[in-house]
Amino acid sequence: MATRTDAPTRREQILKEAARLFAERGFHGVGVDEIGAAVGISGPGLYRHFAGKDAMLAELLVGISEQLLRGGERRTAEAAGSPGAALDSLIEGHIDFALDDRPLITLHDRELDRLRDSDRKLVRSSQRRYVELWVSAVRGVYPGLAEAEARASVHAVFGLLNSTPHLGRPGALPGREAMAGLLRRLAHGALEAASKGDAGDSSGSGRSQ
Amino acid sequence: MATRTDAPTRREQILKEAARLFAERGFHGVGVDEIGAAVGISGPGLYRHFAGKDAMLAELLVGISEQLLRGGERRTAEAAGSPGAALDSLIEGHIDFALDDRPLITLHDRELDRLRDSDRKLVRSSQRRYVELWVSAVRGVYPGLAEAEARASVHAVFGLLNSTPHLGRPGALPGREAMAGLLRRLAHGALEAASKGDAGDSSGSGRSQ
DNA sequence: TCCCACTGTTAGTGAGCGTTAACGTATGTC
DNA sequence: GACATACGTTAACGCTCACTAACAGTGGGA
Repeated sequence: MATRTDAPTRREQILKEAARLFAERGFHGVGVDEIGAAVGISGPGLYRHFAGKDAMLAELLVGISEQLLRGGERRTAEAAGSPGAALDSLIEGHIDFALDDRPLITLHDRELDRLRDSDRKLVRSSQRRYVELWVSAVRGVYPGLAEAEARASVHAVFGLLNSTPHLGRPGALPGREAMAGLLRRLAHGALEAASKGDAGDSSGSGRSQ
Repeated sequence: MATRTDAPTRREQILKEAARLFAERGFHGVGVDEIGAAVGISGPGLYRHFAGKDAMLAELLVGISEQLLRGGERRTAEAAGSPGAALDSLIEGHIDFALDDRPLITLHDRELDRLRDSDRKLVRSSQRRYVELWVSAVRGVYPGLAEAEARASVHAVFGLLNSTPHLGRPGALPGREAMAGLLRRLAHGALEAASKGDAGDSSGSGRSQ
């Protein structure tokens, strides 16, 4: 992860602002003029850098999903042999992503179907492989968990970790480090609980009721 | 809960199909002609039943948020005096909602900003009160949890429970009752874990790392 | 100096789409 | 029978908006 010091190129500026705007008001809710205005040029000037509005979305979504997958692969490779460490690292990486790239998270599961078939297939493929990474890690730690339940649990934990964009003002919530710690506890607790009481007992899972 | 036996009115048919289409392709991604076709009439015939496309979305979102809030209020009232029972019942109700009304869930946090100011205020108000219901219940069961963390945890659990729409085909996942049980365990486990290790320890929360 | 690639501008075009207008028909009521 | 109401239809309007055309300034390399 080479930390870059050079100034962002125009393409990158555009992608960043487009991501923010798309996340705020949806793909169809944002006009090219607004995206242009956000980077100081106006409207059709964007077409010097991208083939069209669709191309920006495609590049964003493909980029996110591939980056997420590569990060996951790297982390599981580093933790090879220790399922616990792999799962911890996956959770850690996903928390970083959720806290640092809120707009991208939102886009990721909101505007996927706007893509051309080929791009959507690309994104879906990366997503699927990322999920499988998680499912393997989870089942490595909790071998008792059936595959379907592990997969559903992984999706649920994604929903849990990706919940930060829904917290309105970033004031009334814990600071970044506290938030990361809380999400870590929530995710571990959820998975731990999923692995218990797995024997078809679908009535009172917890305390009372 | 009066189970209705009479046929759904045309308005209700339209709302149901509109909800499904909006959830699938987004508010702007669906044309009025498609909505009309989905109920067997064509395009502008919808205007005999609704003032416009916006009005359909507004009625949907206001309806969902108010229904959710009323259900929560009823459940906490029924469980008055027992914080544990209240939280259990809230979780149960939200799971039912998530499993039975997937399209509405999706709409609920995706298309809110398309609404007129007055309607959006209505929805936001219901949402806020619903969250506060949960925060009170959570803090009743786990008094050690600070308010900001309880609120963040509640949002996270919403994300967890609302994750079912993201599961592609409804075939590769557990059946309805198994899924409900799994979500119950996940939610309880997450909140339980949030309440522990609350003393600013933001490093190793769980097992290894 | 000439050239050309790069990056931007404004004006215009064409398609999509929400909405309205004008009109037709069945049903129940006086 | 006359009439109002409810519920549809098709045709057309007008606005928004992505995209293109035509044009212009800037800067580096031969």
